[in-house]
Amino acid sequence: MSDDEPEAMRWSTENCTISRTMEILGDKWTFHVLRELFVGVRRFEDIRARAGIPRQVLTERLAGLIERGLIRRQPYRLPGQRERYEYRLTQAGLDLYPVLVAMVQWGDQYLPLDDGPPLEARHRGTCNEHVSVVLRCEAGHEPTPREVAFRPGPGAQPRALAG
Amino acid sequence: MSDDEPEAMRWSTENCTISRTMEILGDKWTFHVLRELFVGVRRFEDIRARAGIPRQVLTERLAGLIERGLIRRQPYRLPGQRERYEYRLTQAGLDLYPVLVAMVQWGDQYLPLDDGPPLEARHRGTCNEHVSVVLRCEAGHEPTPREVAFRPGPGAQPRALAG
DNA sequence: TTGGCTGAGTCTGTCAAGCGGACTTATCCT
DNA sequence: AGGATAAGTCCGCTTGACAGACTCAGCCAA
Repeated sequence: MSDDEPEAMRWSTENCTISRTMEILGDKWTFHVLRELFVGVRRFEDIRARAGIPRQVLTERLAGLIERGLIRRQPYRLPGQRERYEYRLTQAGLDLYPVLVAMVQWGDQYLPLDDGPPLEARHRGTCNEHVSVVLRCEAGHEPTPREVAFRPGPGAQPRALAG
Repeated sequence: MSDDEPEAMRWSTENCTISRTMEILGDKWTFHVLRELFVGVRRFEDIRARAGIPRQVLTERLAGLIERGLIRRQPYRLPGQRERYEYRLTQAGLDLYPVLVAMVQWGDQYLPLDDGPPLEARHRGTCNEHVSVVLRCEAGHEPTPREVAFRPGPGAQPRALAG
């Protein structure tokens, strides 16, 4: 192989963080479920109806998210009704906020609607300003996407098969 | 319906930015492809081999990403070989950096490996420091996930069906 | 000039997953 | 007792993923 092949070709994708994260997040229904939880919709029927998920798929996705620790199942009881369950984000789930905000930010830029964004992230409480994500390096710079590069880290494994 | 139902239930998900973004990004293979492009792997065979994607699926995903404007197909020619094509991120694709960085950041925190992260985002050039994403509001605060809320924006549509 | 190599696909059959719609269960209210 | 409702389970059809074989185009070596 010639020398101009990208450095990344020498590293395994086996343990890649993006892959492992996608094992959890990696399908559209999971993201739909997370969106509902992030906007405060927590009950099975409400999630199903709003997101348009087949019930069976919703059941399966909720179970997966619980198993991975992103959400928990919690009993609730409306006055005069029997106990039921709702789903809530754990800290691990909440910490996906930057991912969701980054996606909304990208979508608002590249798939804009005439009427403006249908969903906005805001700083709760008195501030109430619009929240976005920014890239920042440890030296305090805020690089543009072109100034950022993914590199193999300490946990990178060489690839088994020759390139 | 009782009054404690979340505000979000009154709004449609039809035009939701997350949904529309997930129409493009929303499956694991698409993310695998993007990862390869972000780390600099650009050729069909290289992407296929590293990401372990079935060829047909790769063909289909690349076509989709081109159609959506996230990548472009560009000819290249190695010395003594015929012209072939490689795939490169457009500006729209590059602007997904915050999404990918946010995912890596989450994965490194919640799915850590013994040896440390296999992939790191760094500020290119002389700086070379580690890059992360932060949430920031327009007043300059950097809220924690719990201090952020998604709210209906100007483009929010009321829901067609009653609650 | 023929034959082989390689990158970038296409084709084919199998099998798992998604899907809509009907059905179930448990508890509350009237 | 009868009806309502949230949260599922069950069923059959269809779509998509998948592995593996095949194709095609241009370059190289003999």
